Amino acid sequence: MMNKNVIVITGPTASGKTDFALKLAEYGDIEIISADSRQIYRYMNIGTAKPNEDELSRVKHHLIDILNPDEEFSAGKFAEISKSIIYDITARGKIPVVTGGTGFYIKALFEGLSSISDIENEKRLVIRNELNDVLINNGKECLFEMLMQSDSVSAEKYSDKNPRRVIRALEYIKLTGNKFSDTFGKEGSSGLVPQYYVLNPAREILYKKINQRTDEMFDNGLIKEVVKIIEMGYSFELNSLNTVGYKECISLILGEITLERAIELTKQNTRRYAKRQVTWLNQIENFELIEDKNSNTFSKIIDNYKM
RNA sequence: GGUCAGGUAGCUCAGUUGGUAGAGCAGAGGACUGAAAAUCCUCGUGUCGGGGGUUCAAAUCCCUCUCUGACCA
Repeated sequence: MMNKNVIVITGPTASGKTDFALKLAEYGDIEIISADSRQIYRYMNIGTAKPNEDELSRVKHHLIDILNPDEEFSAGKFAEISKSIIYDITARGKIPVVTGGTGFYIKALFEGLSSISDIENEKRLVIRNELNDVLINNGKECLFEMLMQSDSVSAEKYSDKNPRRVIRALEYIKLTGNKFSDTFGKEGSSGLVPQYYVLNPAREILYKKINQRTDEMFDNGLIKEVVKIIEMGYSFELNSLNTVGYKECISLILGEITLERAIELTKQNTRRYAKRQVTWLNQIENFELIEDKNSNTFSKIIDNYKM
């Protein structure tokens, strides 16, 4: 019988997930699956706090540097790909460790998303653009009205009128002709059992670390990195570049804000991001909070996996 | 020393003819079913610079003190 356990290390940005996972590798034969929506992109290294080359070579990492900044990705793809990687790792007798702070990806992997037929990509983008136009011209109320009329059950669920989610539902309805709400409750289980380990430092300490790390990123050439990506021909409007640290540098490059302001904004937006990540932790049912990082902690995690 | 302009939420400021105060930003909390580092929702009591006076009632009018800025000496 194959082991279905998966070690998951999560927590807010700058909480020390990467270091923790690398340290864990000293106690067991692990491979890391990155659950990070930005580290999947090539060229985005400094601003995403991606592990460096040395760290990447020390332990086998998956789902880092797999896409160019103009390529689309999704939680669904993450769930699909990471699942098969995990089964493969396990089959080879190694220990899979999911590490990252993208809560939605982790949820999609273990709890599954509603199984829906594949949607044609091009057509979908056309519809999404149309709906985004509606949003710009008529506002989110209008989008919500549209959803209300075609699928009131979904509308009920999206009562905050979040345009992203309303658009997603409308997209599905337009493409398939079915109600989006019909897919609810049809999640496909991964069959994997997550063992959650959460790093969640005291807010004060975390914020201090964030501020410090942001200064380091700018010192280490974050602006240059962004300039380089733009010079490669990638539009600064890409979703991948709508990322903390990158968007602020783009504003700086466009002359909209000063360097000082860019740094300050990056710190502020990182703090807000960290807070949102902490909120994600609320919905993890069972997890162990990591407070001590001694050898006992690590060997216990490995032992738990093997049980 | 004199004149003027100011002193209201952590910050920038609103506050109509007197009826004990409200926006933006910051901050906090939350949501999340294929864009998620995204996107969205909720939350505003503070000696209205201090003291005194007028008034049923003062952030608002009067007096005084104090601080800041500009200008004049």
